[in-house]
Amino acid sequence: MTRTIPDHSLRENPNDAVPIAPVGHPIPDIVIRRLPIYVRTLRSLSESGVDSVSSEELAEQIGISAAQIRRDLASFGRFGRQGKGYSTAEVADSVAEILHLNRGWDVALAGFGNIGRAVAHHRGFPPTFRIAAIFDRRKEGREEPSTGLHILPPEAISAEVRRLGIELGIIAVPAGAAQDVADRMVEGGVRALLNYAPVVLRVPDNVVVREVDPVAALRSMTYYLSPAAGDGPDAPATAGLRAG
Amino acid sequence: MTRTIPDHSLRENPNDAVPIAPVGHPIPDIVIRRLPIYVRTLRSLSESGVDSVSSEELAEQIGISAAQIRRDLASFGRFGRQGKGYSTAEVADSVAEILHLNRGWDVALAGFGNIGRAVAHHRGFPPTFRIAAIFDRRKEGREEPSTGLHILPPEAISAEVRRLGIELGIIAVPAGAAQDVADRMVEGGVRALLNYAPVVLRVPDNVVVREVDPVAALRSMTYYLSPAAGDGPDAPATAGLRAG
DNA sequence: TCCTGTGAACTGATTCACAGCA
DNA sequence: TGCTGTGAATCAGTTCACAGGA
Repeated sequence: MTRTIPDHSLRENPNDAVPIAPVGHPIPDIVIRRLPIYVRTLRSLSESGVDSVSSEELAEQIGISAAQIRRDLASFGRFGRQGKGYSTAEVADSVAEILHLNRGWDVALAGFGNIGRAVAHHRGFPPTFRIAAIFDRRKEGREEPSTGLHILPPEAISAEVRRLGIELGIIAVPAGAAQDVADRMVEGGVRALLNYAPVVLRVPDNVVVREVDPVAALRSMTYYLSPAAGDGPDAPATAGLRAG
Repeated sequence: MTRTIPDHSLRENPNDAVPIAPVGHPIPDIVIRRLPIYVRTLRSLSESGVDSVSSEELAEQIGISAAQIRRDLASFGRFGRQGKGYSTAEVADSVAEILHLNRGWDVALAGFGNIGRAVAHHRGFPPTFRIAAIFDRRKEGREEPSTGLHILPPEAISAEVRRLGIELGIIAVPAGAAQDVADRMVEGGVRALLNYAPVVLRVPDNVVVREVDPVAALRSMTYYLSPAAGDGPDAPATAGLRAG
């Protein structure tokens, strides 16, 4: 019944992660993942008083090629003005709308340890995202000070999430509890999960998952660093270096 | 002098992120990013008493195709035994060694707000990663309780990082301060950055950056959800839906 | 017989290069 | 003239399919 949809950006063709079969040809997930960067950058430019940018200037700023930016944006319509560029404010708004960011989103948070608390107090979530329910086995019954939310036990996830009509969940529980919590959220109607736990979640095809895994990120970067402490810079192992 | 190396998994060909030109043909960064998942999964299997797995079983568990796993591992040598599979413990160790995880890594942390504190107290970092220096403009002079580290001002980053020989940095400062902090770390010799700030950092070619951006992840997932609050499930916009 | 390692085929994303609009 | 939008070419990563070792 459940099939793995790993994301953690490991697949080259993350179209698997596209949960709903859309009409027409679907936009690849990799493009969708770039859209928030466009919104953020265009808004920032707009707020700095820059009204218009060329794909070239934007590329310079974001570190993506100009052609790719043009293609990404063009896949949703004609946003640019030839000879002129893109209107920062207008395109930011349009892309935000494509991402359904022109409405508020209630979010369910499971896990209120170090990570969960940092998430709950994160300044970057509002106004679009609002923690509307918190679950934690060990802190059950307590109250989250700033919001006054009562912390509920994991058993309550499914019903509470359904009651509130929540579609977005954040998993910040230990690895061993993550799959259970994910199942409960999905059962309650959640269709998108942000996963901080270091496990690959198995969810139905119509649920999207994104992994946030700083430890894995660190562990992959050390590949490019010195093999031994005190060593100077050194090239990493390649195909020429046989490990067997 | 500095060129943008965005990562945040936005590029299809993140070879740009490979900082050091290796001999032989280089392993694509996307493969490197999968290696920690192999290590984690194989270790977990090994600890559960499973001594051997086929690529098929591993694939089932990780949600990646068996062929891809075989190819990834084979690019570093012959790890498998034909007719038998892979030895969980042995391959976990070998891959960990390829990633240079068979040594400890000192890490510099910039920013001691919500995120920085959560990072400092994160259980998943040790024993491989150890926060060895903390910087924060506003908490300068204070002491981090659990480690006893004195919090230093950003101006001290470059010298302190160099003094300690630190190659890994974590940026958990507000967006506006991130680039300055990144520059100071790089100046001090840091060659890999984990960036929690919502900005694309500009770093020299020989520095790797990985982005951790939960807000961007949420903002991209809402694409697949209901356009308006209270709406039922709905297909996302496609090429057929012209936004212009 | 089982399962790895790997050429070859394929799929999908990025870049090139330019027609065409303002 | 400047810059978008987009076919065509290119490049990279994934999957197929199978030879061959244990």
